[in-house]
Amino acid sequence: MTKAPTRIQKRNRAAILSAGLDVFSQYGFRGTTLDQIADAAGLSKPNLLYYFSSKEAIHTALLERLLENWLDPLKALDAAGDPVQEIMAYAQRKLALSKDFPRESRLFANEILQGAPRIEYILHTDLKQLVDEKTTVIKGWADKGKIAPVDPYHLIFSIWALTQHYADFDVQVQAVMPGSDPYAGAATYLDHVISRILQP
Amino acid sequence: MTKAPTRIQKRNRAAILSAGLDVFSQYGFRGTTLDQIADAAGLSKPNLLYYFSSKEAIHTALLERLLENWLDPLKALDAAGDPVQEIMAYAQRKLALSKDFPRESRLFANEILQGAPRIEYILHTDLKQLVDEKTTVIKGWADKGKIAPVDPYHLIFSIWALTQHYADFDVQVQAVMPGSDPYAGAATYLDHVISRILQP
DNA sequence: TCTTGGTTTGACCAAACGGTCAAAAGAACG
DNA sequence: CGTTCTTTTGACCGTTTGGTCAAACCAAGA
Repeated sequence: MTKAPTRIQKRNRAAILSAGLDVFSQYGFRGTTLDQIADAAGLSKPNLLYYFSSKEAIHTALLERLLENWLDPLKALDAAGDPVQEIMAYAQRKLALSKDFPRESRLFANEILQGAPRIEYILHTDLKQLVDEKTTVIKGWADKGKIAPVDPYHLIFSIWALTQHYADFDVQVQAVMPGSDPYAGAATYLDHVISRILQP
Repeated sequence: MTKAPTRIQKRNRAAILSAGLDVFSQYGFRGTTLDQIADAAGLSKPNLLYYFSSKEAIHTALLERLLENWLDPLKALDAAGDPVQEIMAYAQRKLALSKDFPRESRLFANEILQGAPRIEYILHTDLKQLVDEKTTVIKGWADKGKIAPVDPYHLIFSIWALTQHYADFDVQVQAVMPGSDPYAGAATYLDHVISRILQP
């Protein structure tokens, strides 16, 4: 049985995870140093290693925390709901995730770019199973003529791409549309795109 | 005046750039080591540094080579052409770039993810200018009623996102659709999406 | 207050890092 | 062949890296 964490443990663990998220999401696992994380967290390196046994442990903790909620928007897609509204709502949930958790999105993007060495098995199990289930639902809608006959896999890919782009490629978006908050326009555009794609 | 490179110089420079592209596109600049590149190129580390003066020099050479062609598909968008066909053709050119040069796409993605420290000025000058020019063209088409009244910036973002996704998130795509070539389906789906988005 | 257990740190280590250099080896050509 | 220029390499250097450890420090309850 594990003891309850002290208030100092709570504070420092949270600080380390936040600092680690900052650095890992920008430089990837190999490009990140413990000194960077320690600096960002306001701790010394040995102090940091008092709370997490290794660099790997911090990274793993972050990925696990991320994956807890990463698939939720798709899980909530309801086969019993209205097809177009369900898919549009899913896309909006995913966009909100990009807006509210851009660092997490970039951490995930970095992991995938590097070949997903630490989460590949999840892609092949949990993710694949979930996507297969929901594509079946979407294909059912298409077969019944409730939405246009689109490839459901590419439909899901396109929602991922469209939404994550605003978090992962933020620097580029900001360079092209300086000073504006792109998420408002993105939400409107996303609604337009999805409804156009799906109308039978 | 610079001398013409020998055949050995040509071979080894090409091998180094290809090896560097492999490694940089996967691990990013800071996550890449000279030993990794040297191994992948089949050269010793000092030998590698005989051809490029530093790690930075290899990375810069790769980025410069990439940027030479990266904006070409958008540049070719013709204001005098048929609106829908022009935009669809642009998207297909961009998709072909992802298919034929996935490593370059990931190198670019890595650079953007890391905050684009080496190419940010290009994003703010060349890229922004080009996008502003083409969004004006697209807005003109929309105002004349030749295409649906969509936000031209988000339209371009969506084309970038949709096409680059297949190269940058290849591991995830392969996990969800194992064994298949996603680009055939992607091309069809992309045509469907763009035509639906744009029809007035 | 004193004691106990949690917390922090400076000094340190071996390995990996980017990079240098002189010397050896090889190619090219008359 | 011999000469000249290019190419390759082993040994090396200073710095950075992930990680260790004993000792010092500090918070909190009895």
